[in-house]
Amino acid sequence: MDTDTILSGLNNKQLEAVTLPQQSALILAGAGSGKTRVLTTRIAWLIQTGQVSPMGLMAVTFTNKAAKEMLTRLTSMLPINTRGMWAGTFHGLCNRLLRAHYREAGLPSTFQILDTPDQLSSIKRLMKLMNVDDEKYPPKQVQGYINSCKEEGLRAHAVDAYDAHSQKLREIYEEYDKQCNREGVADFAELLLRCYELLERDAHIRQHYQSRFHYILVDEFQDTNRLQYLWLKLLAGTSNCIFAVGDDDQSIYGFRGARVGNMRDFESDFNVQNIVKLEENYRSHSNILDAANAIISHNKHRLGKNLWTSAGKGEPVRIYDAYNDTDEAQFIVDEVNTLQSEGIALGDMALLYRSNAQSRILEHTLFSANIPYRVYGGLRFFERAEIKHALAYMRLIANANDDTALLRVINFPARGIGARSLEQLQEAARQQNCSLWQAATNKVGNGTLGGKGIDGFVGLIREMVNQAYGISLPELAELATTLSGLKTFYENDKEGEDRIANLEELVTAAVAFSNQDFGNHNNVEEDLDIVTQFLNHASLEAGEHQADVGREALQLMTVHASKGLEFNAVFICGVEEGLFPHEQSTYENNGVEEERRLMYVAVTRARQRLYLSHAQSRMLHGQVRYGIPSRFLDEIPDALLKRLNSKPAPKPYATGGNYQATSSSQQYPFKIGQSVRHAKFGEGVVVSYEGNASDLAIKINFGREGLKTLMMEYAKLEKI
DNA sequence: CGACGTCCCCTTTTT
DNA sequence: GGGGACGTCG
Repeated sequence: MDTDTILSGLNNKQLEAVTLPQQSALILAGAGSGKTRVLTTRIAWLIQTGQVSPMGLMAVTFTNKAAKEMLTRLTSMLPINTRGMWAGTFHGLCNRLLRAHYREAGLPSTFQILDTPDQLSSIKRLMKLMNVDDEKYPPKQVQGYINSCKEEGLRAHAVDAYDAHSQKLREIYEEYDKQCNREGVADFAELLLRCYELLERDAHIRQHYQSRFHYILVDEFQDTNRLQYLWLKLLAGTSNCIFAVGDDDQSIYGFRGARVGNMRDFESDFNVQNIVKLEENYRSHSNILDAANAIISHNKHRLGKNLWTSAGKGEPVRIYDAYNDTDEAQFIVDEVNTLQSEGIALGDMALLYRSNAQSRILEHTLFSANIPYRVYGGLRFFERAEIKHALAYMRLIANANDDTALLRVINFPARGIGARSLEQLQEAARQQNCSLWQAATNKVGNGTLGGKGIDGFVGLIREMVNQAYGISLPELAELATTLSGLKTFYENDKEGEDRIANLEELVTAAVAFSNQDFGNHNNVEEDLDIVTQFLNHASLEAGEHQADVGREALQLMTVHASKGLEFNAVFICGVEEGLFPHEQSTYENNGVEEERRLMYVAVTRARQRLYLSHAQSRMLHGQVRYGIPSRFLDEIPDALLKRLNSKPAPKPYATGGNYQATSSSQQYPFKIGQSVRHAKFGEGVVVSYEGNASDLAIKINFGREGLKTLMMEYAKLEKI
């Protein structure tokens, strides 16, 4: 394509962004405003006009999917080979850089990547070794602590710790890093931090990359954390420019360290002259867009932006007030059927929810109604237990000192190595300050301690290493699944059919991986064996969420998972106080603002039809909970709405469940679940009673006012 | 040593 | 309601 063709069809703002001069810029790109298009066209334009070569720029995204999408679009515009280009995720690029300079980074050439569950088990193992009370220090929290420290760019020695508790945490962090180094593994955050430290420490390497990447383009900038920002800043140096695309209103990852504040910092740190706002939306009808704008306008901390569209008003936003969660699900089923008969494809409809726990009842109802659906966000291919087992064998063949891998499979399939033998092994390793594998092999030599099973395991791994010599990657995968006994184990398991199929799929994946022209992961600087590459690929790119793609099916996912997608019709369910906004969020700083952005993301997924539903009661954690409609619903102007059941027929509160059946509700003034009004707290729902008749207290969920316990005598409640 | 039962806790998620 | 962790029994 020539330059004109590349730029054709862009609106003025998009064009302005794409053709900005060589200086750092911030593009505020609203939902559906053509963000990805601008980013890719910018790259194409820079290359086409000869301002930069494909090798002289770096493009960073958060997900592999986004990276792939970008490259696909790029190749459709320019006849260039994208292989070898530095385009990928933060983690992928850091990994690549670390592989190229593993010595300078202080890593073994075959270093493995620890994924989240692996990291957790590594931490648990360490804490046991250190004799840390896991009641006082829940491993999950320790993991969170370590990761957030790393994401702030802080090593253990640099972390503040004032009291005994935080000092202990810091100590665990320090020991954990030592353990990782000993085992030659790096967790996700470590890839970034290690890379950052390398660039900071080694002027030679830093200058090499600084003089190479004159243009750095960053997608979803609002999701960057502190460390990622520092990393970008380091690479940019004093003369390179960063083209940052993002939307502060769609920042929904604060809980994992994303700092929207990076956008403001970027503005001043990089002396940004141009903030281009892309506000024309090409996705939704205006009723939907106006609803989204109205909601988000309630947030205080915004850079400011208002989406508009030249599409018509379209349908009103529909609100359904369900009696309970089953009713809500049934309503959706009915509506989906109607929409389908009106010609909307099932695959073009999405069912969004705030938390995964909500999906069960929806799935159940859809299943009963024979509506095909697909749930996103379950276990992914490389995260499945059987696959991780097989990979662990492969990892051991590559590097037997990988304790995490060893522990995963030393007794799986069971070979008679119990807790006692394991304890002895770990003790031996601790004493000799060596890996478990080394301890195990030493033990085989001197015949100490009852290690019959361990001997067998050592023999097995050695045999595998023997047979692995000189074979191809698929053959190695095959070896890891058969010789290990995994396949036999699952063959004898009555529910092992799927697992066997997955193991076979792993071999297929290995074939596909070795056939690809290994471009994506390597370049001249790297000379990695394909096994390491494959294992990397498995950790960094865990694979598609679900297998049966292509089948026409209703799309189910959390609101988080829906970011970046769009559908003709969208159902957002569970729009209740406590659920959306989530209860937990109201305790956090600016938590509700993030929830509101989440709602904004959800609403802007819809092109033509939008449904918001809430239920008066639902099962949550095995208990019936009562909720009132979300405050976000009140934030949408009535003119945009159509209430499908303006006053829901008050159904008998005892149907379906047996709750309250035993308590003598007779003596209570209001039924559980009754909506009431209080002079000060406003509208609420009766949750329960406490105390006895003479001294009765009533517990009411007032939504945004929270849960209140009031003395019946003084409460002055009014039925609604 | 391993299978089975019981208790506890519970957002959101990518790499 | 359901998964993970732990404890007991065979």
